[in-house]
Amino acid sequence: MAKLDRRILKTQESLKAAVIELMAEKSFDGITIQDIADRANVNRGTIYLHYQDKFDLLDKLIEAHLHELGAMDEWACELDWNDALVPYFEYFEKNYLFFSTMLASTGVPSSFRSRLLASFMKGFKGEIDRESGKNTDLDEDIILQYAGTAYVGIIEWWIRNEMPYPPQAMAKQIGTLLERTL
Amino acid sequence: MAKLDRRILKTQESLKAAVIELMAEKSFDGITIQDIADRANVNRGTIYLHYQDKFDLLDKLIEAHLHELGAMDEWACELDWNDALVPYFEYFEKNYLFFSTMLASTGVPSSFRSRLLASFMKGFKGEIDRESGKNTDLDEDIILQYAGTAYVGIIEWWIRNEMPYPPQAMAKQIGTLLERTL
DNA sequence: CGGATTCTGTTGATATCTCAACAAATCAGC
DNA sequence: GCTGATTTGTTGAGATATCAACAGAATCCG
Repeated sequence: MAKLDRRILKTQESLKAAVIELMAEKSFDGITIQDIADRANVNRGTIYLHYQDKFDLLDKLIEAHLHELGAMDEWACELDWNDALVPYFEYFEKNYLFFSTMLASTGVPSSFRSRLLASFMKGFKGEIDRESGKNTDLDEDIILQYAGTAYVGIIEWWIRNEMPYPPQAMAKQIGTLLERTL
Repeated sequence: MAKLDRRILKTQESLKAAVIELMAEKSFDGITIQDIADRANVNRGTIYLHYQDKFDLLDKLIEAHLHELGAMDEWACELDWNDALVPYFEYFEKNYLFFSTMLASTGVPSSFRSRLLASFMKGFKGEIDRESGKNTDLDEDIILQYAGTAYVGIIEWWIRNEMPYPPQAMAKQIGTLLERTL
């Protein structure tokens, strides 16, 4: 990671936060570059120093979160199933507004849901039980699709219902269920 | 007011917020320039583009609040006593952390309390009743000191006790009491 | 006390951001 | 369709912030 100038990080952070906030308020179509600049307290021209347009900004925002989740995969795959998911649910909780917006908002181009699903399935790939023999009759495709949609679905439910259980409780139970599945 | 560059405003805002936060955590003596820079997410050198040192920063911070309160004086003195104080208590509430820190923190140079008192007394000066005759036997010094310390005292109490009444309720009651006094 | 460490204030070169202005593109209503 | 208004993307000059480095104070600790 090339160390980035502090100003770059700050502007990009403000811009990303601004987009999320605005998307929670109105449709993505209705959001103008000037809106984003105002909310982020940044000159309109500055946006073009970092992004092509608002679609690029949204795309990079999503990409960053998926990348972050991907990084957690490598770090967490060594843990027990009981603890492995805790950081994920904490991450979802911390970025509540982002996930709730992306999973709910209208006018979001490039379905976030499917990208999230693909990311999870990729992460599960290395976790399928090959030793006990319980999966000998099952195709990898099917297991991954099953677990992936279940995981995305449960996250969607958790976020939409305003996180009725704490991250730890979710992590533990989903950990149990995923372990059975994979 | 010369229109200031957006970057200046942002930097100064971060720095002021950083100082307040840090003072809520430890003594002013123990706070280093680097601490402030880190908390504000600003390069250490940048601080010196705006302030002499941390004392200057604290001083300007206090000055800005007193100036803001002073500006409200002129704007509010035309209102009825019932409504006149509402903006003040809303301001105290909004800047809760600042006032609570300044009134409580140790190691604060240049007593904030006395500057606040002086500011209030100045504001009361034009509000003393000269017509009804109820104050003919009273010296101005005494009235101002009495009302000023009462006002500062009640604010201190309100802030220290985590604002047990809403700003409107405070404004109304203190308005009544001040009107009797002045 | 003396050495080591941290903190301070300043510098110069550079990167980034701001601002105002512009023309082209898009949109809204008639 | 046309007209006016808004939005977009770009430009250039200037302002501000960054970063790394420095030397001198202040502070800590054995």
